[in-house]
Amino acid sequence: MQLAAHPHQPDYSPRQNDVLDSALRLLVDGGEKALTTAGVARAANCSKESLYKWFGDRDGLLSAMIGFQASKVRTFDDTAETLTAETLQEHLVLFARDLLEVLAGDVSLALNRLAIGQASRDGSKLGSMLQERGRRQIGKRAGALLEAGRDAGLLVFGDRDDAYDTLYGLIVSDLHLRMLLGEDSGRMVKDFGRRAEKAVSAFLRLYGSEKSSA
Amino acid sequence: MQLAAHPHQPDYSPRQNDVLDSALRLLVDGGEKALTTAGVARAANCSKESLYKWFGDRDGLLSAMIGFQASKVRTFDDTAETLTAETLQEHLVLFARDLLEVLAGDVSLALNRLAIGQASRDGSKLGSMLQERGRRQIGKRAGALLEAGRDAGLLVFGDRDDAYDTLYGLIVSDLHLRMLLGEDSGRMVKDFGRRAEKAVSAFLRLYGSEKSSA
DNA sequence: CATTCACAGTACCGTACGGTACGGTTCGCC
DNA sequence: GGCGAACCGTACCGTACGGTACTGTGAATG
Repeated sequence: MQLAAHPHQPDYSPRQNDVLDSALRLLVDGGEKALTTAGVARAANCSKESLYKWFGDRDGLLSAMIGFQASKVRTFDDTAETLTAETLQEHLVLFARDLLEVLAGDVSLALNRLAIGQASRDGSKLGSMLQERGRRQIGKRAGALLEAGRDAGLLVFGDRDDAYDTLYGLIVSDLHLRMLLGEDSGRMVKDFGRRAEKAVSAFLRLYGSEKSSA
Repeated sequence: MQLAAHPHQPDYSPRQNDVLDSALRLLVDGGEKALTTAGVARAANCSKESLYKWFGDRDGLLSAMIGFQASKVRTFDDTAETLTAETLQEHLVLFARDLLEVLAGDVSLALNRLAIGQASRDGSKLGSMLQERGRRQIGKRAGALLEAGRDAGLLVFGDRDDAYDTLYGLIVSDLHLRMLLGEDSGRMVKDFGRRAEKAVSAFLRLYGSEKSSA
């Protein structure tokens, strides 16, 4: 696959990927406080010296973790299918559910917490990295879907980004933040389906053409 | 005013409030990392021993900071005015702008980052505190406004919380999270007005009665 | 077999932080 | 004036962490 990976994202050896995996697991069930260099080394059965050789310093390790995770989530599906009102709605609901499930994922929550914790420090770059590789990526899928809907005469909007912003807000609202703040996410996962349907329904009422409601 | 403060929120002496103020300022422009007990003591011209006597331990200090800040933002305006389509829209836009400006505030961002950073640890309570005193409080204002709109026949909705959730999502979308991740908030403050208007416009299209669009 | 390389394991160092203890000072009160 | 409470400033302690250096080991290479 490979597809000319982003130049700023160096690829790591399998061994190093294993280490990053261990570090992510450690972060997920221990929080940022548990993510010490010694802890990562112990969990991954490697030496601290190797960590520093491979990733430079702690921040380099964190960046590598984010890049690694993003590379695993790299989601794209080219739905070259011709859209009808029903299939558009189905695809939107599917997108909404996927989005909610990604946001509610253990690793996603842990990484977002990590990046937010580092956001106050200068530089840090972690926030923009998450932003770039996370939302931008999934936003492209939504953007393509929206434009396909417009091309099929099912959606009416001027600015694609505005429409996506609205869709995102209808789907997520402050759910993401509540989960980041520690609200039990397991309890609300069961409602994702209904939530996705309601959000898409509202979105279609706002941006659907009369043709789509026929 | 006083109005029987929450029993779990002890009131502090003026001196202690000053200390909390200094601590908040320190947190705002230094991030969580800068919020050390020694730093707070130095910034507030008090001794560490006093900090521990007053607030128990570091977590107690953090809780006190959140409670203190929430007590300052206690916003409620009883608009006992009779609503028309225009005044409802004005009030909603005003609410939206206020909400955006609160969320974009230095202190709000810093406290949310702090609570999110502590969310992975057990207990912690900071997240629920922020949630309770932050969103719940401002949500009551919105809820009252929505119900007043419904009573006036201008809004149509079944569940008030659902409607508020939609309104919140339309206003905020992922803006809050982006700011928490470090995206420059100053650049987008200027758009709050337009954003508020667009969100309220969409909300009224979804939940407004035909009477309100007349 | 000798050499080299990559790495684990561990000991170590400097520092920073949470929390405690203590001397000195101010202020109210009898 | 004498006394005690509150409190500041600072020194101190234990610990934990980021980062470095050193030793041992196994596997590849010649």
